[in-house]
Amino acid sequence: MKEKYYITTAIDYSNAPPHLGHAYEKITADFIARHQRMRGKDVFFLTGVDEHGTKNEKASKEREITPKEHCDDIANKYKETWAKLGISYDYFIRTTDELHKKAVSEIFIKLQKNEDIYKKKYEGLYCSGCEAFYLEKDLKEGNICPVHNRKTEIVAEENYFFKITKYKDQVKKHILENVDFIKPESKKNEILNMIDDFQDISISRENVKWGVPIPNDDKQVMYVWIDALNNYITALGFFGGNESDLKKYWPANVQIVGKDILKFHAIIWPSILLALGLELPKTIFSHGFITLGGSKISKTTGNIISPNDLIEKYQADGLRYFMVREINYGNDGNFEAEFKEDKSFDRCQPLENRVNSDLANNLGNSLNRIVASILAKNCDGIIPERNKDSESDFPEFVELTKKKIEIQMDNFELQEASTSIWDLVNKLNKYIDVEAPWNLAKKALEDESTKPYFHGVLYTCLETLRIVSLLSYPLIPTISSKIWEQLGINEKIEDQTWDKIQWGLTISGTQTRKTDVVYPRIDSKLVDKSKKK
RNA sequence: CGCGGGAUGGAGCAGCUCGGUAGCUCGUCGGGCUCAUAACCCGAAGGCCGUAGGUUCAAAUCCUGCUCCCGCAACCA
Repeated sequence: MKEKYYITTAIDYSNAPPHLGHAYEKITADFIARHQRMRGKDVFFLTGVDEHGTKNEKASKEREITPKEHCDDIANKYKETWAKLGISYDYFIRTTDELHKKAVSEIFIKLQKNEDIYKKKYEGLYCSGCEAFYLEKDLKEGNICPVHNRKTEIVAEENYFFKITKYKDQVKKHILENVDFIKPESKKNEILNMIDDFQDISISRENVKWGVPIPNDDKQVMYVWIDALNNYITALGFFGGNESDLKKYWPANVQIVGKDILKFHAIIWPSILLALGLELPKTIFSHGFITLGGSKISKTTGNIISPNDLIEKYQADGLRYFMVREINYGNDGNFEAEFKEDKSFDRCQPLENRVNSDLANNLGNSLNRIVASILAKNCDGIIPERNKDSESDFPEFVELTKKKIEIQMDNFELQEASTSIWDLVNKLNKYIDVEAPWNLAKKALEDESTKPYFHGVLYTCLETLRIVSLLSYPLIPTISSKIWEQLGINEKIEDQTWDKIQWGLTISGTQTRKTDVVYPRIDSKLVDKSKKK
């Protein structure tokens, strides 16, 4: 039986269409998911949207449509963008799904029976914009909400509370005993630091209509903790009738979250799981934020680039590659973009540099040198015989690279893994230069006995390209499949498995195909150079 | 004393856990190659690793103070 691999992303709050930060998280998760699938694992990749709460209620009012219509619209926008990006999720959960709503009601009842939930009345300064209570010290003078700049009201609510204090010591112990539970490790201390001060949390709201009603109490709806966090198990059918997926996939191998919501996932979420008698996820990975021109991407301040603009200009693979290769996974990453006069997106210089250099030049061009040029001119595009004398140390290096990437991916070192792939690409370019097949070709014409060596060099190049395309497929699926096509391999690349990364599987006699370049250079650099001249 | 992250050649970053010639990508300059997408290969210049101290035979790496930037502070990834 296949080993299972369950990976989740956070579900995004759907008051606005996806921005670059959302895309970043999905790209990295997709890279991991595709990689693990290739490794032969039975992967379940979950993503989705969080749809309840006042902000969506408000957003729908502004648009003069119902909350349901608003949510449907936004959910579709997310799905569209993920489709463009090639996010290979297995299931897209919406918290408005009937199955999910039913399941969280059951979860609530179960927790209640377990005496993990109690009702408590309290009074405080409430900002309806934030949908949250504030302490006086956190407000501006005159009890003004710092986020919405308006006066908070004194509100007394009787809410349901979840007894997090009952579980937090156990969670703390788990964190201390399981080194892989919170990653990167630097975040672990941060969580341990705040866990002692954690109080029971309010899990319901009065005066909010757009939400899952509290069972047997129509006056209140569930707050995000019970509603949204549980998506990771309701998506697997927890309390959904058929729990076979839950048995199969839970606990999650990794849950990818943004650094801002790590504490909810590292403290509240495990507490809920413990209360429900479920195992805790193996790893919660906290990624950094994408900043734009040095400051935070924000829906409210409008400091946003749509991933769609970037995809249009640089293709999904360009964006995918840049974000993984340029940003150290777990740290923040900055994005410098230039805008046109009408404020629409113009270009992103660092991204252009990176994709031109790595995708178009190093990878795309090396393919072109071999397949479209030397092979076409000298062998009618047919892959020649392998020759061990011309292989240098490629077989060993490939094996080493493969092993290295496995380890890096298992440790979520995505940037390092992408670098490892390009080490092989660079090695290939060097090899082409040293062997100079264009000279070998001439020599072979004069001296027939040198032909096997020449052919062996070409074979080495082609075999390396085949392996590079497999290694890089999880990161840049479109480009990889184009390489695959040019290499004349008839099988689909998406069906390929990790064990095909083994030296010598390229079949001599295969007819290669000249097609369009796999990743065209972005023209700006070209223009710049011509200007200089 | 609210919590945390960051400060490394022109730009963007890695290295810091387990101290010991400062590394990568882009850019710049010089050379090579000429099969290729003005691509590819080689070499060079450029850094007192924010600042002031401390520990040490030895610190970008450990400790302390300071300065500047940036997030978070019960749901904006």
